Amino acid sequence: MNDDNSQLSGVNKIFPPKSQAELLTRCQVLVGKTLGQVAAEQNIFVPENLQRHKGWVGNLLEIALGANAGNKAQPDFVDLAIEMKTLPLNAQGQPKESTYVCTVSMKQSGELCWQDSWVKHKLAHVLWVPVEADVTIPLAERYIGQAWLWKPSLEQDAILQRDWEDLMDRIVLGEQAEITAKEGDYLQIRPKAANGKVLSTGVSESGLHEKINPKGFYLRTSFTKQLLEQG
DNA sequence: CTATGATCATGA
DNA sequence: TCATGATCATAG
Repeated sequence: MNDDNSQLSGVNKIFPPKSQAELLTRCQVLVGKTLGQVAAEQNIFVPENLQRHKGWVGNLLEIALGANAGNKAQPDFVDLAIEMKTLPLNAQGQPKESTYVCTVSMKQSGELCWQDSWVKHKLAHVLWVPVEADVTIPLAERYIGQAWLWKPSLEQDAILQRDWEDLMDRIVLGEQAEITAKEGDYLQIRPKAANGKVLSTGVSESGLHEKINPKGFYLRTSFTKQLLEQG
């Protein structure tokens, strides 16, 4: 997505994995490699830093693993119904940032329920790929860790559902503009836009449309830290 | 603008 | 110090 990588690589990768096992095998090959090595294999240019290339790592790994994604509103591995997410690690080997899940629905939510929600579907089956993200390590020298597949446990799903329902209730009440990132145990809602001037259509309590800053669902780092310890 | 991929940067 | 709020790039 970022950068002008006009060349496609020769190695494997353009092909999506045919099975879960094949996907994990590809992940295994990446373990212990640096981003620079993988980028070289794909003939992808490594930027100096991520300041203006925030999605670079995720994009690189999608290519390396053969995600048949593009920019579709689909799981990264469509046939396997698996979503890939990188997990940036700090110098202590713990998650450094929260994880973006999806945009908060800007529609009159009506009777949308958890089982049918975007968040539920996105998190149904996730391939987490830990990657060093300490800013003192040059981007090309950061190592890729052991990826693992995750499905929410009953307990995790219950808490995610509760968070989601609490937040959605407020959105239905027309309070989306008032929601802050402090709410939610596992899920939180934060701004998600190119900048603060971007506005989208929200709905107020009376059903009136109003322009608000777009927001998105994120998984707190405290939650992904648990996943890392369990995975 | 909304979707994809996230990290940056500042206030508390 | 670190979470919240803000921001960056690209495709359709």
